Amino acid sequence: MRTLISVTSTAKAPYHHGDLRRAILRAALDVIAADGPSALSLRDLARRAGVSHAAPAHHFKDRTGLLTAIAAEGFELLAAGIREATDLRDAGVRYVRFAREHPAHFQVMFTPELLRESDVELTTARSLSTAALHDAVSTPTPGNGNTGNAETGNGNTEGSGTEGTNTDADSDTRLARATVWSLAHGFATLLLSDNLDNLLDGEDPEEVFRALPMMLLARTA
Amino acid sequence: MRTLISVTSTAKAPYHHGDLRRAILRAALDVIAADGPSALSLRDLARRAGVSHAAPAHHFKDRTGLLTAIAAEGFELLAAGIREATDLRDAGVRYVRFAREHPAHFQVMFTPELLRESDVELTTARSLSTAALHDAVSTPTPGNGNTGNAETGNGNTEGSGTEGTNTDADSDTRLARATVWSLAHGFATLLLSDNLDNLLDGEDPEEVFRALPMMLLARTA
DNA sequence: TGTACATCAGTGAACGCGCGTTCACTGATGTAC
DNA sequence: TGTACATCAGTGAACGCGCGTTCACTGATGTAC
Repeated sequence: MRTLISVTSTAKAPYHHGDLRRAILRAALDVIAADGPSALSLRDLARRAGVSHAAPAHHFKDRTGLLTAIAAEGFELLAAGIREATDLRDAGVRYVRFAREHPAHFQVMFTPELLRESDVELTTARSLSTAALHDAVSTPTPGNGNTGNAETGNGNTEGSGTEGTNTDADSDTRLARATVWSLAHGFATLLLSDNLDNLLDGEDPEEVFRALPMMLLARTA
Repeated sequence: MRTLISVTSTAKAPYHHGDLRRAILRAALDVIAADGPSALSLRDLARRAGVSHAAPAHHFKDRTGLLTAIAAEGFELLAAGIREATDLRDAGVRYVRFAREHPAHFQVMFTPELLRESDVELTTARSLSTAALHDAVSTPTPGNGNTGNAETGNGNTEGSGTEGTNTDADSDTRLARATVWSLAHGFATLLLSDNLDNLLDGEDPEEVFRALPMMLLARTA
């Protein structure tokens, strides 16, 4: 609980910012959304937050640390979104929605060379997303006689060192996952880079995505 | 016809490089494929080509010029690949193949903030690709009673200033285009960023892509 | 209620670096006659 | 076959810039007693 009452009449900036970490993150997201991650510099962010240039390093060790934090946050947001999906198609819709609402996060999340892959927060957040996609694939599609092979609750099967023969994920399930992920990811990426403008013709992207022939997915029982 | 015979026994570098433009391009593609476009610097490329640091500017005005040239070359290669497709699914396969064979091109082509969008070579090459995709969608799928609404030979309909009501591209065709493009683009992107490793399970990516349930596309008559 | 002290957040000067860009230049090549 | 000249390709020195990182520091806050 900080009091924000300034003592002097000329409202001088207080020594402590109050919420510098979030302010820097916000500024970073602005910059990235506008000009891409390569336009990002810690000094610039410090300037935008009205703070000395060395301050950001206090919260995020370095540039890579900042970008890694953004990616981790992004995967958490994405996982939360997918978790709320009612079925696989809806998961795709939410994937696209996430990309539109958090374009900077989205961009950073899938640009590995910007990230500290060893970061624990990043890897756990990412496997959260992976698990959410897993579960979405296993969720029965309404109006479709899907039995659903419930592998829920076993979120982190992938990436573990156990040499995998993939006994728990048969070919169909893998194909379904790859299909919906590719479709949603491609749509989102092309959308953000303005490449779908001509195909959308002014319509709501989310609606168009929903209309993409995804009925084939019901096929993957 | 340059003679490459060096006069002295110590093979000293000739004053003229011979094919500096291509040497720089090649070096640039190496760097981008390894560390992304943000790792690119003209001085570094000059070093790699064994040439003074100011030489690259002679061939590509500046960094943006170089990246724009790469993107343009990429769109030409992509268009050529898609042109050879036998049907729509094959167009998708070739799209993915292109991304695998030319990862650096692919990456640069779809990162607008790196490019000089006003560049004529870029825009014409891009519309070449767009036209190729157009035609692929219109091509009848073998074993499918598709009549095909031949709009071939009219490559550059999109992007022209005429306010479009899209009379020549009905809803189904647009959806088909968006679907195959999104699917191929997403698959390629995720593939290049190593995100499909767990789903591929060592299989040939192109074969897996071919196996993705694309039969729905036959639906778009 | 007051004092002492530890901890935290932000400062500002300094460093060294690699970069893009400019510019007058020079070496090499090709062409006209 | 030879000469003159234009053009092209690459050089190397110089410039100014913004960056990341380090470091001793100081202002503010919170806690123990």
